[in-house]
Amino acid sequence: MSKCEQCIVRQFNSLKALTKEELLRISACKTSRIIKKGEVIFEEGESLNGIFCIKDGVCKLTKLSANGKDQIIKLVEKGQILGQRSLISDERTNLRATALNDMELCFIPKAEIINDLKKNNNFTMDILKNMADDLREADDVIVNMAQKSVRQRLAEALLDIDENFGTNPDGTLSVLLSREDFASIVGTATESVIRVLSQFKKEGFISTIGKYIKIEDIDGLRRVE
Amino acid sequence: MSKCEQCIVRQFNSLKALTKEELLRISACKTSRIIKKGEVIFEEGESLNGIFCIKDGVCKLTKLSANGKDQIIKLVEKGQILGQRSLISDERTNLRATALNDMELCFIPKAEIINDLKKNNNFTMDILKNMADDLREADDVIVNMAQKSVRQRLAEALLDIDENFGTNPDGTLSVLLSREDFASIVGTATESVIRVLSQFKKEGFISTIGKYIKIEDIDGLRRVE
DNA sequence: ATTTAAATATGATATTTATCATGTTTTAGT
DNA sequence: ACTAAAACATGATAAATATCATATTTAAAT
Repeated sequence: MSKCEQCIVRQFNSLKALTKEELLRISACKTSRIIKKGEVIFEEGESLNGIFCIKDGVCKLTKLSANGKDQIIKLVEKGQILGQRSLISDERTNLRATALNDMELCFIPKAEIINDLKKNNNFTMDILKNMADDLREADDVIVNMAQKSVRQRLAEALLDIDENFGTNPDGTLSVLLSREDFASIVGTATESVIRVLSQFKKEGFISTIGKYIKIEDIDGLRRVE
Repeated sequence: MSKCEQCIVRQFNSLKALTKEELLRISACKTSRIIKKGEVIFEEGESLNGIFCIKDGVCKLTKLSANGKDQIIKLVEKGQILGQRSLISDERTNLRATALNDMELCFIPKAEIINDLKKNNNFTMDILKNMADDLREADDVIVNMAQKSVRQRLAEALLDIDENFGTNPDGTLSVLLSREDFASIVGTATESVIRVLSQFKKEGFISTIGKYIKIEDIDGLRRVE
C-alpha cells in the first residue's frame, strides 16, 4: 500500500493541511479501491462513514429528480475529496457518485480523521474554504440554469470542461461524456444536446474525433448567445 | 446598545456556539444598523470585512445575470447570519443583499471574531454545518431549475416561503414579494409568474388579500405537475 | 386631491425546447 | 465476424415559455 505522506494527489486537497503524524496514522488505516468506468462509488442517501481521496480518474455527482432524470451537479477529478460532508454531520449523502472512467480511490474512515478536523485548525479552515468555493460555484450554476438558454449552457459546459479538466494531446476534451451526460449537466433533453452540438459543429465552434469533442473556436463558444 | 449575551436571535445561528467571554467582547464592538425596505445591505463584489447578524426582517440574496436580470438565490431572515464567507476568505461577496422589509442588523467586524473561528471549535463546526446545509439546498435548487417547469417551481417557491417564513394571522404569507421577485426566484418572466398565479387562483390553490398571497390548498400545490 | 409612476393583468404572437418517430452508426458481447 | 443493444442523429410536431403590446389597478409623490 502506498503512503499518504508521499502521495502527490494530497497536495491538491485539504489533506495537505495535515501534519506528518496525522498523515502517518491515516496512511495506516486507509483502504484503496479500484472503480471501473460506469460503476457507482456511492448512492444518493447512503451513509458514508468516511471520505474518498481520488487518486486517479473522474466521476460525476448526480441527483435523481422527481421526473426520474438524473441531474449532474458536479464533476470531480483526481486530487479532490468526496464525501466531506460525512465528516461534518451524520447525514446521508444527497448525491450519487459514478465513475466516468477507471478510477483509483483511497477511503479514509471517518473515525480516523474526525479528530483532526476538531484539532487541526488548518485542516478545518481548508475544508471551510472548499465548501465556500463550492457554494459560490453552485450560486453561479443556479443563475445559469435560471437565466440562460440551452445553447448558452451547453457552450459553457464545454468551456468549463476544457478549463477544469483539460485536453488530450490531440486537443480533444479529456473527459469523455455521452450526449446524455451533457443533457444531464445542461438540464435538457438528449436530443436537444445532439442538435445544438451539431449546430456548434456547423458553426465551426467544435469538431469531433470519434466520440471526442475538440474546441475549435473558444472565443466563438464564449460569445454564444 | 443591547447585549449579545441576552439576544434571543443568537440562539438561531452559529453565534450560539460562542462562550460568554467571546460574546462579551463581540457585544462591545458590534454596531447596530437599521435598514429600510428596498435598501441594499451589500453589493455583489463588495468586501465585507465582517458579518451581519439579522435581528429583525428578511432580505433577498441576488446575483446579476449576464442578461441583466437579477436572480434570487436565497431568502434570509431574522436569526441568520450574512457574510459568513468573508470570515473564511478575503474574497468579495458574490451576491447582493437587499432588504425585503425594514430590518435591524448587527455588524460584527471580522477582526473581532476571526480568532474565535480559529480557537473555538464548536463555532467553526457550526459554521461548517451551516455551509454543508446551504450546499445541499443549492443542489436541490439546481435540480429543480434544470428539471422542473415554471408552474412546478412557482408552486414550490410558495410552499417554501410558507414553510420557512410562516404566515400572518390571516393566513397570508408573511414575506411580501412582488411578482418580479417571484420571477427572480423561479427564473422566468414576470408575465409568466402573473399568469401562473392567476391559474393557481382559478384552481383554488391560492387566494389573494390585497398584495398578500394565501395558500388555500397546500396539498394541491404540492401535487402540481 | 391629483397626477405620475409602478405594479399587475391579459391577449397575441414568436421563440425555445420537449416529445415522438424513425433511421443510422457505433459499441459490446458472444 | 456477427448480432444485439446502445448511442447518435434528424425530422415533424406539440408544448412551454418569452416577448411585445396594451389595459387596468395600485401606490407614491407632490
